[in-house]
Amino acid sequence: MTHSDPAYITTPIYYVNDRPHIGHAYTTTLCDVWARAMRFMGRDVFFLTGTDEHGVKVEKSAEARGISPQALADENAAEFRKVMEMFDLTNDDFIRTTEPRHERQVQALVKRLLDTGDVYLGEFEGWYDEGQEEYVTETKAKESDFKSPISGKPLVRANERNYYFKLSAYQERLESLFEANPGFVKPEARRNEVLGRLRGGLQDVPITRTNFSWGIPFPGDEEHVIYVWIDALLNYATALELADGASDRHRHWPAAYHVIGKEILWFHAVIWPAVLMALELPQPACVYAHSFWISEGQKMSKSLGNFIDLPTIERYVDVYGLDAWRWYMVNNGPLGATDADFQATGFHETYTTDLVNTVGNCASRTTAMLGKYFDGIVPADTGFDFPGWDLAGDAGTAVAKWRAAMADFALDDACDAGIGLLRTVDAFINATEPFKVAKDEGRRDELASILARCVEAVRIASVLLWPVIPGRMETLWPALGCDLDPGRGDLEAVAAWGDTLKGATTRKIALFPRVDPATTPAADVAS
RNA sequence: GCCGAUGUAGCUCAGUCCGGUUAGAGCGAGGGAUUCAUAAACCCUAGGUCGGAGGUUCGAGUCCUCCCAUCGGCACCA
Repeated sequence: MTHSDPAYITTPIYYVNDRPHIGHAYTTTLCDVWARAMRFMGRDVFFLTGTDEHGVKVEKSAEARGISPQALADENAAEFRKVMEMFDLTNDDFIRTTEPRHERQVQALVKRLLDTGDVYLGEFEGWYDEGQEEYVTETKAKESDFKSPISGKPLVRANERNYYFKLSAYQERLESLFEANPGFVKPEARRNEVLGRLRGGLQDVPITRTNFSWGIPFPGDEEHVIYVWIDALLNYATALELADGASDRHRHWPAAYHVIGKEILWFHAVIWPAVLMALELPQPACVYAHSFWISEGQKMSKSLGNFIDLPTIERYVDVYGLDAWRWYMVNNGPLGATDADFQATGFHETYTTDLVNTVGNCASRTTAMLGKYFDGIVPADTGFDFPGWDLAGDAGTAVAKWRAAMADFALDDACDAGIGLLRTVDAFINATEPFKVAKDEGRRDELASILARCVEAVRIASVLLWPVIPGRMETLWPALGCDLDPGRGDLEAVAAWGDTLKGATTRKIALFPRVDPATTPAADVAS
């Protein structure tokens, strides 16, 4: 409707050599929640995700399987696309680094860096593991006593000519950037980490390799391929066709949020801004680095077999529903600076406490009473006064809190705002006891006021909860007798308190079925 | 090794910056009362060496020192 204020949000592009797992689903889900919220608020959202498909690992994996790297990439990129469908993610584009649109622009942008002198040909020297065909860092070389950790053979001193990015030239400008924008890296603990390392000084970084060929050729020197990280980072720009002349997509630049996992913070918080400075492009507003999921108290690893992979996730979705999965991701996930533990029992508890006992129950008792006492027709609010209670004010406060939380990417706080309003409704019902008031024909005005306000508060809460649990909220709306469409981008108006539902026909609804613990993935874990 | 965090009730955490009556919340668990609701919401119940030791102070989860444990970062790693 008011589509004006652009909002660009990105996930990292996922490396196709990995299998999709909870980490990928998590990052993408966070972005989806935010994207939905912003669209509902009328912002002009562009939500990007995709796959990173180059690099020596992909080349080797493909070789091992006797297929081409592109075939391997195609196969695994399809797996990642499946994630998008499974979770009903609303990304506006899915970029792959092997697509011509990306390769063409990366070459153009790298050429630009070469022209400005930010990229130069230099010599790299370091410890080389001949068996593994890769360089190891000075630190790692020392750790392994200058021997290959695989073969045990001594590492050799080797060098190769590479193109370097002049990162060292951007030290001061990066420091200024961080100073001028305290929210550039979130959460704050991550920002401090980056600042600490930044103080240690910056060295130029190689951006090409010659020891493998599965990558984008360096413009004008095709023996070199562009190393994966710069290839990958530039996806944020190439998806918006920034190096491709005029395009409608340019309006979305720069990103409001680059949402990433903490392992790739350095690239996004330091190298990426420096590259953008070199390209004279505006900086993103925020790099948000979340932490990791661990599983039942243990780090996820292949040897433990505790990876929460797609089949595992599918079992949760089958039992609890997609909205429950999203709710758990957002509310119990590692949004902050510490890792979060995925626990089957915790999942069940969160589902029962928040969704069944609060969201579901509040909607249920409200619609049930409307059905029983008003034949399902929402009465007019007669303006009865309940000292100490102000649901309209509470709703306004909840909406304000929600907006602030969303702006801050505090998605869990946004959920709190929504569910908190429902808790207030519950408390209001307990205090005013409409089920007792209903027994007295002389108190119809009071009863009408209570229920009219309850259902209005439920409606507003449902709007706030929609980005996280869209499926169930879209089921609730018809039961409240309203027809909301987040696509209209008019959250402001929709979330305003009023007599919107007066005269609407409601019906009793049970949103989240109680789940028998014996039939859940938790039961499997216990056995 | 270096830098930085964290360690409080069964679980997840708040409180520690600006030290002061009987250390808090949510969830779980136990009990009670009730029925509008999906045996839901509501009320009561947790007596936990606030990681350990020492110190400063009239008084310390709250400040200082040391120790222990766990975790994160340490640049080419997606």
